[in-house]
Amino acid sequence: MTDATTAVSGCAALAASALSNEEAEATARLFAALGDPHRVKIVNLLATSREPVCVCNLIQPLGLAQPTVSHHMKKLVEVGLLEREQRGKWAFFSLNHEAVSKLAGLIDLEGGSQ
Amino acid sequence: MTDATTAVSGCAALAASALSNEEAEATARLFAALGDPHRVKIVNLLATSREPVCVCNLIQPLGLAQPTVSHHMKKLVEVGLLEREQRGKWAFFSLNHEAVSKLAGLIDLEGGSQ
DNA sequence: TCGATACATCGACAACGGTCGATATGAACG
DNA sequence: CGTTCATATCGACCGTTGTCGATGTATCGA
Repeated sequence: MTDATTAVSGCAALAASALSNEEAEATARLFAALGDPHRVKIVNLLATSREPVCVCNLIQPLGLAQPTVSHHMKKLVEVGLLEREQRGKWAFFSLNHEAVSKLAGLIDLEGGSQ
Repeated sequence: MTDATTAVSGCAALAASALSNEEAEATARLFAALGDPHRVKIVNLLATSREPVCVCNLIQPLGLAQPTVSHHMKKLVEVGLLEREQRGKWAFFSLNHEAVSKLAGLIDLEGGSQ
Protein backbone atom coordinates (compact mmCIF):
# COMPACT_ATOMS: atom_id res chain seq x y z
CA MET A 1 0.00 0.00 0.00
CA THR A 2 1.65 3.21 -1.17
CA ASP A 3 0.82 6.48 0.53
CA ALA A 4 0.29 8.00 -2.90
CA THR A 5 -3.13 6.39 -2.95
CA THR A 6 -4.13 7.57 0.50
CA ALA A 7 -7.03 9.66 -0.71
CA VAL A 8 -8.41 6.88 -2.84
CA SER A 9 -8.14 4.42 0.02
CA GLY A 10 -10.38 6.59 2.16
CA CYS A 11 -13.21 6.20 -0.30
CA ALA A 12 -15.94 3.61 -0.51
CA ALA A 13 -17.73 2.24 -3.54
CA LEU A 14 -20.85 4.08 -4.63
CA ALA A 15 -22.79 0.88 -4.08
CA ALA A 16 -21.39 0.17 -0.62
CA SER A 17 -23.94 -0.05 2.16
CA ALA A 18 -24.41 2.96 4.45
CA LEU A 19 -21.63 5.29 3.36
CA SER A 20 -20.26 7.24 6.34
CA ASN A 21 -19.82 10.99 6.19
CA GLU A 22 -16.05 10.58 6.01
CA GLU A 23 -16.29 8.09 3.15
CA ALA A 24 -18.70 10.33 1.27
CA GLU A 25 -16.39 13.30 1.70
CA ALA A 26 -13.32 11.38 0.59
CA THR A 27 -15.15 10.05 -2.44
CA ALA A 28 -16.46 13.51 -3.30
CA ARG A 29 -12.96 14.98 -2.98
CA LEU A 30 -11.69 12.43 -5.47
CA PHE A 31 -14.43 13.14 -8.00
CA ALA A 32 -14.07 16.88 -7.47
CA ALA A 33 -10.42 16.58 -8.48
CA LEU A 34 -11.68 15.53 -11.92
CA GLY A 35 -14.47 18.10 -11.88
CA ASP A 36 -12.45 20.73 -13.73
CA PRO A 37 -11.99 20.55 -17.53
CA HIS A 38 -8.33 21.56 -17.32
CA ARG A 39 -7.59 18.79 -14.84
CA VAL A 40 -9.42 16.32 -17.08
CA LYS A 41 -7.13 17.41 -19.89
CA ILE A 42 -4.08 17.03 -17.67
CA VAL A 43 -5.04 13.46 -16.79
CA ASN A 44 -5.76 12.81 -20.46
CA LEU A 45 -2.37 14.15 -21.51
CA LEU A 46 -0.61 12.02 -18.92
CA ALA A 47 -2.70 8.96 -19.78
CA THR A 48 -1.69 9.20 -23.42
CA SER A 49 1.98 9.80 -22.69
CA ARG A 50 4.22 6.82 -22.13
CA GLU A 51 6.69 8.97 -20.18
CA PRO A 52 6.27 11.44 -17.31
CA VAL A 53 5.60 15.03 -18.39
CA CYS A 54 7.03 18.21 -16.90
CA VAL A 55 4.98 21.32 -16.14
CA CYS A 56 6.63 23.34 -18.89
CA ASN A 57 5.19 20.90 -21.44
CA LEU A 58 1.68 21.36 -20.07
CA ILE A 59 1.45 25.15 -20.02
CA GLN A 60 1.04 25.56 -23.77
CA PRO A 61 -1.45 22.71 -24.42
CA LEU A 62 -3.62 23.95 -21.55
CA GLY A 63 -3.33 27.65 -22.37
CA LEU A 64 -2.96 28.54 -18.71
CA ALA A 65 -0.46 30.55 -16.70
CA GLN A 66 2.29 28.63 -14.92
CA PRO A 67 0.97 29.17 -11.37
CA THR A 68 -2.44 27.92 -12.44
CA VAL A 69 -0.96 24.72 -13.85
CA SER A 70 0.97 24.19 -10.61
CA HIS A 71 -2.26 24.68 -8.71
CA HIS A 72 -4.01 21.96 -10.71
CA MET A 73 -1.08 19.56 -10.44
CA LYS A 74 -1.06 19.97 -6.68
CA LYS A 75 -4.75 19.12 -6.46
CA LEU A 76 -4.31 15.98 -8.52
CA VAL A 77 -1.29 14.87 -6.50
CA GLU A 78 -3.13 15.51 -3.22
CA VAL A 79 -5.87 13.02 -4.09
CA GLY A 80 -3.30 10.49 -5.26
CA LEU A 81 -4.16 10.44 -8.95
CA LEU A 82 -0.76 11.83 -9.96
CA GLU A 83 2.80 11.19 -8.85
CA ARG A 84 5.46 13.86 -8.74
CA GLU A 85 9.11 13.26 -9.48
CA GLN A 86 11.83 15.93 -9.25
CA ARG A 87 14.51 15.83 -11.95
CA GLY A 88 16.91 18.67 -11.42
CA LYS A 89 14.89 21.84 -11.69
CA TRP A 90 12.06 20.12 -13.54
CA ALA A 91 9.03 18.51 -11.94
CA PHE A 92 7.79 15.49 -13.83
CA PHE A 93 4.31 14.11 -13.29
CA SER A 94 2.86 10.74 -14.17
CA LEU A 95 -0.44 8.96 -13.72
CA ASN A 96 -0.86 6.70 -10.70
CA HIS A 97 -2.41 3.74 -12.44
CA GLU A 98 -3.23 2.02 -9.18
CA ALA A 99 -5.25 5.02 -8.01
CA VAL A 100 -7.07 5.23 -11.33
CA SER A 101 -7.98 1.56 -11.06
CA LYS A 102 -9.33 2.08 -7.56
CA LEU A 103 -11.34 5.04 -8.83
CA ALA A 104 -12.88 2.87 -11.52
CA GLY A 105 -13.68 0.30 -8.84
CA LEU A 106 -15.58 2.87 -6.81
CA ILE A 107 -18.06 3.33 -9.61
CA ASP A 108 -18.60 -0.36 -10.20
CA LEU A 109 -22.12 -0.97 -8.89
CA GLU A 110 -21.33 -4.64 -8.37
CA GLY A 111 -18.37 -3.81 -6.14
CA GLY A 112 -20.39 -2.78 -3.12
CA SER A 113 -18.93 -5.34 -0.75
CA GLN A 114 -15.32 -4.56 -1.58
CA MET B 1 -29.42 5.73 -27.30
CA THR B 2 -31.62 7.23 -24.60
CA ASP B 3 -31.60 10.97 -24.03
CA ALA B 4 -31.25 10.35 -20.30
CA THR B 5 -27.56 9.67 -20.86
CA THR B 6 -26.92 12.72 -22.99
CA ALA B 7 -24.36 14.22 -20.69
CA VAL B 8 -22.45 10.99 -20.41
CA SER B 9 -22.48 10.53 -24.16
CA GLY B 10 -20.72 13.86 -24.63
CA CYS B 11 -17.72 12.60 -22.69
CA ALA B 12 -14.63 10.80 -23.82
CA ALA B 13 -12.47 8.32 -21.97
CA LEU B 14 -9.64 9.72 -19.90
CA ALA B 15 -7.24 7.74 -22.04
CA ALA B 16 -8.69 8.84 -25.36
CA SER B 17 -6.30 10.63 -27.67
CA ALA B 18 -6.45 14.43 -27.89
CA LEU B 19 -9.50 15.29 -25.83
CA SER B 20 -11.32 18.30 -27.27
CA ASN B 21 -12.37 21.21 -25.08
CA GLU B 22 -15.99 20.15 -25.33
CA GLU B 23 -15.21 16.57 -24.33
CA ALA B 24 -13.10 17.75 -21.41
CA GLU B 25 -15.89 20.04 -20.23
CA ALA B 26 -18.55 17.35 -20.53
CA THR B 27 -16.38 14.89 -18.65
CA ALA B 28 -15.60 17.45 -15.95
CA ARG B 29 -19.29 18.26 -15.57
CA LEU B 30 -20.01 14.60 -14.97
CA PHE B 31 -17.30 14.22 -12.34
CA ALA B 32 -18.28 17.52 -10.74
CA ALA B 33 -21.78 16.14 -10.25
CA LEU B 34 -20.21 13.57 -7.92
CA GLY B 35 -17.88 16.15 -6.38
CA ASP B 36 -20.22 16.91 -3.48
CA PRO B 37 -20.46 14.60 -0.45
CA HIS B 38 -24.23 14.94 -0.24
CA ARG B 39 -24.63 13.94 -3.87
CA VAL B 40 -22.31 10.99 -3.30
CA LYS B 41 -24.61 9.93 -0.48
CA ILE B 42 -27.66 10.35 -2.69
CA VAL B 43 -26.17 8.10 -5.36
CA ASN B 44 -25.17 5.65 -2.65
CA LEU B 45 -28.68 5.59 -1.21
CA LEU B 46 -30.18 5.01 -4.63
CA ALA B 47 -27.58 2.38 -5.51
CA THR B 48 -28.43 0.39 -2.41
CA SER B 49 -32.19 0.69 -2.88
CA ARG B 50 -33.92 -1.79 -5.12
CA GLU B 51 -36.80 0.63 -5.66
CA PRO B 52 -36.95 4.31 -6.64
CA VAL B 53 -36.83 6.74 -3.73
CA CYS B 54 -38.83 9.93 -3.26
CA VAL B 55 -37.40 13.22 -2.03
CA CYS B 56 -39.21 13.04 1.29
CA ASN B 57 -37.26 9.89 2.11
CA LEU B 58 -33.95 11.59 1.40
CA ILE B 59 -34.34 14.73 3.50
CA GLN B 60 -33.81 13.04 6.84
CA PRO B 61 -30.84 10.78 5.93
CA LEU B 62 -29.06 13.74 4.36
CA GLY B 63 -29.90 16.25 7.08
CA LEU B 64 -30.62 18.95 4.51
CA ALA B 65 -33.52 21.29 3.84
CA GLN B 66 -35.99 20.25 1.16
CA PRO B 67 -34.97 22.91 -1.39
CA THR B 68 -31.34 21.87 -1.03
CA VAL B 69 -32.19 18.23 -1.74
CA SER B 70 -34.18 19.29 -4.81
CA HIS B 71 -31.17 21.29 -5.94
CA HIS B 72 -28.89 18.25 -5.73
CA MET B 73 -31.39 15.96 -7.43
CA LYS B 74 -31.65 18.39 -10.32
CA LYS B 75 -27.88 18.43 -10.80
CA LEU B 76 -27.71 14.64 -10.85
CA VAL B 77 -30.61 14.39 -13.30
CA GLU B 78 -29.04 17.02 -15.56
CA VAL B 79 -25.91 14.96 -16.10
CA GLY B 80 -27.96 11.83 -16.65
CA LEU B 81 -26.92 9.87 -13.58
CA LEU B 82 -30.46 9.87 -12.15
CA GLU B 83 -33.89 9.40 -13.61
CA ARG B 84 -36.97 11.21 -12.36
CA GLU B 85 -40.44 9.71 -12.29
CA GLN B 86 -43.56 11.55 -11.14
CA ARG B 87 -46.06 9.52 -9.11
CA GLY B 88 -48.91 11.74 -8.05
CA LYS B 89 -47.44 14.46 -5.89
CA TRP B 90 -44.28 12.47 -5.24
CA ALA B 91 -41.11 12.60 -7.30
CA PHE B 92 -39.28 9.30 -7.36
CA PHE B 93 -35.66 9.06 -8.38
CA SER B 94 -33.63 6.05 -9.44
CA LEU B 95 -30.10 5.41 -10.63
CA ASN B 96 -29.47 5.30 -14.37
CA HIS B 97 -27.38 2.17 -14.49
CA GLU B 98 -26.44 2.71 -18.11
CA ALA B 99 -25.00 6.13 -17.31
CA VAL B 100 -23.08 4.75 -14.34
CA SER B 101 -21.60 2.05 -16.55
CA LYS B 102 -20.53 4.62 -19.10
CA LEU B 103 -18.96 6.67 -16.32
CA ALA B 104 -16.96 3.65 -15.21
CA GLY B 105 -15.89 3.15 -18.81
CA LEU B 106 -14.54 6.68 -19.00
CA ILE B 107 -12.00 5.90 -16.31
CA ASP B 108 -10.84 2.65 -17.83
CA LEU B 109 -7.34 3.44 -19.09
CA GLU B 110 -7.55 0.61 -21.60
CA GLY B 111 -10.72 2.04 -23.14
CA GLY B 112 -9.03 4.89 -24.96
CA SER B 113 -10.12 3.83 -28.42
CA GLN B 114 -13.79 3.43 -27.52
C1' DT C 1 -63.60 24.50 -3.73
C1' DC C 2 -60.59 24.59 0.13
C1' DG C 3 -56.75 23.03 2.75
C1' DA C 4 -52.89 20.03 3.11
C1' DT C 5 -49.00 17.86 1.17
C1' DA C 6 -44.83 17.20 -1.99
C1' DC C 7 -41.79 19.28 -4.69
C1' DA C 8 -39.67 23.11 -7.59
C1' DT C 9 -38.17 27.76 -8.12
C1' DC C 10 -36.53 32.19 -6.51
C1' DG C 11 -33.62 35.39 -4.03
C1' DA C 12 -30.01 36.20 -0.95
C1' DC C 13 -25.94 35.09 1.41
C1' DA C 14 -21.50 32.92 2.45
C1' DA C 15 -17.95 29.81 1.29
C1' DC C 16 -15.30 27.78 -2.13
C1' DG C 17 -12.38 27.54 -6.20
C1' DG C 18 -10.03 28.94 -10.63
C1' DT C 19 -7.22 32.46 -12.29
C1' DC C 20 -3.18 35.42 -12.65
C1' DG C 21 0.69 38.76 -11.36
C1' DA C 22 4.18 39.19 -8.07
C1' DT C 23 7.33 36.92 -5.39
C1' DA C 24 9.87 33.10 -3.13
C1' DT C 25 12.50 28.73 -3.53
C1' DG C 26 15.82 25.91 -5.42
C1' DA C 27 18.72 23.82 -8.81
C1' DA C 28 22.10 24.13 -12.67
C1' DC C 29 25.74 26.69 -14.82
C1' DG C 30 29.34 30.16 -15.62
C1' DC D 1 28.83 33.67 -5.92
C1' DG D 2 25.63 35.58 -9.19
C1' DT D 3 22.58 34.61 -12.92
C1' DT D 4 19.21 32.11 -15.10
C1' DC D 5 15.57 29.00 -15.39
C1' DA D 6 11.65 25.86 -13.63
C1' DT D 7 8.44 25.53 -10.27
C1' DA D 8 5.91 26.61 -5.90
C1' DT D 9 3.63 29.86 -2.95
C1' DC D 10 1.14 34.10 -1.92
C1' DG D 11 -2.42 37.57 -2.33
C1' DA D 12 -6.16 39.32 -4.61
C1' DC D 13 -10.08 39.18 -7.66
C1' DC D 14 -14.30 37.23 -9.08
C1' DG D 15 -17.41 33.87 -10.85
C1' DT D 16 -19.47 29.59 -9.14
C1' DT D 17 -21.91 26.80 -5.91
C1' DG D 18 -24.10 24.98 -1.60
C1' DT D 19 -27.40 26.48 1.56
C1' DC D 20 -31.87 27.97 3.34
C1' DG D 21 -36.32 30.76 3.94
C1' DA D 22 -40.01 32.32 1.29
C1' DT D 23 -42.90 31.52 -2.34
C1' DG D 24 -44.92 29.19 -6.44
C1' DT D 25 -47.03 24.93 -8.57
C1' DA D 26 -49.46 20.83 -8.71
C1' DT D 27 -51.78 16.89 -6.73
C1' DC D 28 -54.84 14.64 -3.56
C1' DG D 29 -58.52 14.32 -0.13
C1' DA D 30 -62.44 16.19 2.50
